Amino acid sequence: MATIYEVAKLAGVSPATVSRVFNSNNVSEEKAGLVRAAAAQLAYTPNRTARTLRRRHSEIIALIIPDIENPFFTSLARGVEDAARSAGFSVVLCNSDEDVAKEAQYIDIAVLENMAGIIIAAASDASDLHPLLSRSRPVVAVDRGPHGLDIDAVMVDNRAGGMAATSALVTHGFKRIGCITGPSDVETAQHRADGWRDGLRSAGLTPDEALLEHANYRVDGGRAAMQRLLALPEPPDAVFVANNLMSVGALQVLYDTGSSPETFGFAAFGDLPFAALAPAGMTVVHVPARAMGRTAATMLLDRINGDDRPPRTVVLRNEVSTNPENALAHVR
Amino acid sequence: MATIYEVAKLAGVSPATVSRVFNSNNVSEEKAGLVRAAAAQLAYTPNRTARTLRRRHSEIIALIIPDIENPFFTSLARGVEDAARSAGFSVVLCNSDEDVAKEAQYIDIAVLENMAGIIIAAASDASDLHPLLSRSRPVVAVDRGPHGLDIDAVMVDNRAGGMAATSALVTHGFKRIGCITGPSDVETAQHRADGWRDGLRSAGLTPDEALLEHANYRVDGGRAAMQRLLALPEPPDAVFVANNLMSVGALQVLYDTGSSPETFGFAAFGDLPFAALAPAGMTVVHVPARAMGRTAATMLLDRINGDDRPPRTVVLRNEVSTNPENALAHVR
DNA sequence: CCCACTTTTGGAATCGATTTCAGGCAACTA
DNA sequence: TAGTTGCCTGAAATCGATTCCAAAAGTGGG
Repeated sequence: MATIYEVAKLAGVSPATVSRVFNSNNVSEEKAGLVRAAAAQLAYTPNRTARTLRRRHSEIIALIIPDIENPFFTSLARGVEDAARSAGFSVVLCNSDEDVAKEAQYIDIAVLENMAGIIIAAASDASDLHPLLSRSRPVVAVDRGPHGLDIDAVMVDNRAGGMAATSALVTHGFKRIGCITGPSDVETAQHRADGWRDGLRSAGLTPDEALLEHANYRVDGGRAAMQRLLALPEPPDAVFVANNLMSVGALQVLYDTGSSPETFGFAAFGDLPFAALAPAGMTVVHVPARAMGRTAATMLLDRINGDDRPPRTVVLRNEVSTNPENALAHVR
Repeated sequence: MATIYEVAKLAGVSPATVSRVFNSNNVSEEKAGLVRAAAAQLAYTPNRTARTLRRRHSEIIALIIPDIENPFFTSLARGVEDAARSAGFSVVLCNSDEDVAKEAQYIDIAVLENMAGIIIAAASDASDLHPLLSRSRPVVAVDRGPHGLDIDAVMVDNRAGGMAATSALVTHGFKRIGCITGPSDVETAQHRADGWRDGLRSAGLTPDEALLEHANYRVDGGRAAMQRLLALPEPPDAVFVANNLMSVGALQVLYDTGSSPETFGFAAFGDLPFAALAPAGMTVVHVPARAMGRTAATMLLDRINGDDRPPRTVVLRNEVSTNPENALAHVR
């Protein structure tokens, strides 16, 4: 690896001039040409570590997500990558595994490695972002909000989505609608359940809290919760499931009992993984994961470039659709 | 952020001694105590960038995978993380998207950022690892082999797995067995197809190359290939699908036609995402993704710590199982 | 033609650690 | 007791860029 000194020597200029050629542009075209030729000849690339040490921040963005195995978050990651890469930044992905301690470690790493900024879908309400803020690293919260911290955020309207999904079930004639939502210390879980309550009330129904299950946002959690619901003395006739993976689990249970979304109302928040699996009769609140990632990255890059307007929260719209009843059911 | 100089001053020693306390241990217990106290008081953490600049490598491992949305690779990533974290290394995940150019960029970044080592599942036979080797960065190939390069590798026996899966179909009485494999420039795809041929031949059948489809290792590829197979004048009565995502697509098509793995033989290489979805009658070659990741990371860490034995290739065993015909089919 | 001003340029300091080198000191051998 | 050995320690060099500062060169106005 050639260094800036070797380039400088070959070009007959000082290292300072070489640096300026690659950064600011206060260099005469003549010397710049010499430098570029020398750099090309030596296949010079600036040492990023040295640059980071001096500049005090790298060209890397950390993206901390709670579950790498959830396709929602991997789509989101792709969105972040799209925007970051086209701005010359790289993205490193950190999987906090819904574990606040592991998350805290990754936050530390992001700070210690002088990463340019952090996009985070917080593991829980208890997530501690202060190490970032106290060192004034740019942060954008995504999917899950900034619990009272005054930082940028990109969200969907979880409450409205939950309500729309529930209303769709009401429209289809279901009366006793249950809800499987996420962990009670996760904001999106709370809001989606609120949306469920809204949807029922706006139809003149009373939410029955006995039909509300909290689970872990994963397939097994969805299975267990669905089993509990169906085992009730008076089971529901429909269910709103608050995320994609739990929907997969709940669907499995539903099929096990010989039922299907055509007879037992089923609405899901979030696209099912491998979308074509979504069965007939099922209502889905589509979440624009990739767009969320792109938006968050764009906001973060603005901050990195010195944008110091007051923090904003961007709420992206989510669309609701119901698969036609008479379509060929792929999962049949 | 406190620096090593501030700690040194507070402890009344030289910066060199502070450094030694945290690295080698040739320091008297007396001074070490002073240093540790001072460090604790100032909440000192070494600046990783400075350390990397001097040491010429960081404590970060790059993991480059071709498809972040494939649960196989995310499991593998978790395995890598398990091993790396317990050795004090962090893992950054890079998604090459099966694109050799994007992969090359990530390889460059890994080098430029002085990452400690790289674990890579190569995008294709054409992947170029020379930038790594020429700078003698430790590299471990995982899942997809080192195409003639003399480096460590962690693999499964793709050919044996393909053969076992095909043989299972033969055992179940299927005669005209097709194969959907991956891109023709991807090694695993070639070997799994070879296994299919082996399985047929060992049963006295002749592989019919017209029943061999190449697709892109993703859901849509599996759908398309399965459709082509079923549209043949003489379609197969069973199929061996060479990866998990294509299996999902192929299954969708199968169900669309009103068939199922109980009547149309179906064997898959790799566990289906959300395992409980695997339907009755289906044969699965289980791939130990997480163990592969752990193994690869362990080998890489050995290399980083100076292990210079000749490169090894570790082949992990994969198990084959067939879901009982009479089980409750979850996907029904 | 001279002075003030801007644009280029190079020297040297800086970022924050690690590591080499050599000196000081204590312990051990003969 | 003198000489050898080995352990601790600190001063200073080093990793490879960026950037401050001041000097040099160029520009334009009067």
